[in-house]
Amino acid sequence: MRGRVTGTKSRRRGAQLEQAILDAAWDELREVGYSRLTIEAVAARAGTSKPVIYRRWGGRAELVLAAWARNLPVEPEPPDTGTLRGDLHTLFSRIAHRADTMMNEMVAGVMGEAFRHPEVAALLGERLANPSPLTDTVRTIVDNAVRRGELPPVDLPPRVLRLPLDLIRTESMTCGVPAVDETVESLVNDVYVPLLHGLAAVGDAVDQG
Amino acid sequence: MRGRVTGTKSRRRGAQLEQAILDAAWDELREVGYSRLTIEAVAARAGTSKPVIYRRWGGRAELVLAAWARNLPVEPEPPDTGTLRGDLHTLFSRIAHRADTMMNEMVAGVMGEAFRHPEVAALLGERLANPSPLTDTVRTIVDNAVRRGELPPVDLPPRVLRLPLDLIRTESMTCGVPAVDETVESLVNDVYVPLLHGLAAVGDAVDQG
DNA sequence: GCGATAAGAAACGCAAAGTATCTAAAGAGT
DNA sequence: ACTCTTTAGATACTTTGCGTTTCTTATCGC
Repeated sequence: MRGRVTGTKSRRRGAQLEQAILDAAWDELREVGYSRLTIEAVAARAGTSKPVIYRRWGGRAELVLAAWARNLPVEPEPPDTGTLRGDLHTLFSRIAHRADTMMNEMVAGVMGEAFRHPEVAALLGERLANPSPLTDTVRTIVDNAVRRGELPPVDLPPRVLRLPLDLIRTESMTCGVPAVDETVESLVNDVYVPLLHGLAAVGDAVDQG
Repeated sequence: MRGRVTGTKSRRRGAQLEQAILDAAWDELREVGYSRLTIEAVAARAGTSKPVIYRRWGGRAELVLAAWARNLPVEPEPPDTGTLRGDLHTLFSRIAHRADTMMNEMVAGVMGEAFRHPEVAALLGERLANPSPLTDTVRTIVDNAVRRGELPPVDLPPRVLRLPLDLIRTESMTCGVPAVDETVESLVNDVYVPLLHGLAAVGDAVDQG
């Protein structure tokens, strides 16, 4: 309970109010999605009013990015199935599950606004491109495979570390539905595993040359 | 000249009118981008009125997809630089050049609407996922590399054929700017070439096993 | 308790969506 | 050439949401 007593008008301020608004935005996002999310609805849901929101954020995109930042998923332990393929399958499935419809609609929507608002583009790029717990997981999975001897030692460029998320996002954004298991299978077998072997082979050649 | 005499009210119909509207939509798209494109502006630009547009298309996304379909770029001859890397670099640069800001903003915008309108999702998926002149070019480049002995014979899954476009689009949509040469370099060297070698190696193993 | 700050309510002007109504022009059929 | 059907184009309307302004008053720091 945040309010005091029914009938009493209590007024939240500062961090408490901000959190209430971001919670409301996040709930709204989950319920109606980005494209139907309105500032007015968020304000109503948070029990506040539009100016309060506009005093803090520049618009929908920034508000949603802020709400997203407070609701980042907790990265689970890296999978350890005993095979590279198995670990990657688990990883890709996790990403696909996490990057569900709402998430992708949000990313698409924010992207759309990012083209007109450089500051939004900056925030979004930061969120998507930076090293994250996810890229650490990718690294761990590959390291484990190397340790087991499934792969030669291989150096992973940042872009390759980001690729799992990018691949899943692309799939699910162009299809409009979360990636199905068959898709995950294909991304692992047709793209990511061959890529890792290819990178390892190149590393080999350099080592030997 | 489409009109008759100045002052005379001529009325276009059918295909002629439709083309005028799609041209107007395309011009508008290039000038103000997807997010600022309004049906009213397109109608005004085409010298017609909103109801005429709504009679034909369901909304912005569908109108824009139709305009896009009439303005598909002509796929140039596959590059032939003599090396796989060179050809891929040329190809990726071409894609990056073509997939400029306007194009990506459009894709992002249409994607955003696709989540709510299944028919838009279908049209968009069709446009992005189908075999295209571009995938033919990828195949040709790889075939040439195989013929030169740069690569073992390799079978390319559809997803791999689409990957160049997906990679460029991802880059330029998350950064909000067209991919720079350095990015192209990295996509070719860090991702696509290793992937091709990895796929070829797998094919080898299967052939030999 | 006093004054500064900022929350919340209400209303505004604006833009654009999408719809409805009406007219008259184009084209088809006789 | 005349009629009839279709539909382009004009206009205006309702709705929705944006982003802003104004005003009151609750809350906090002192």
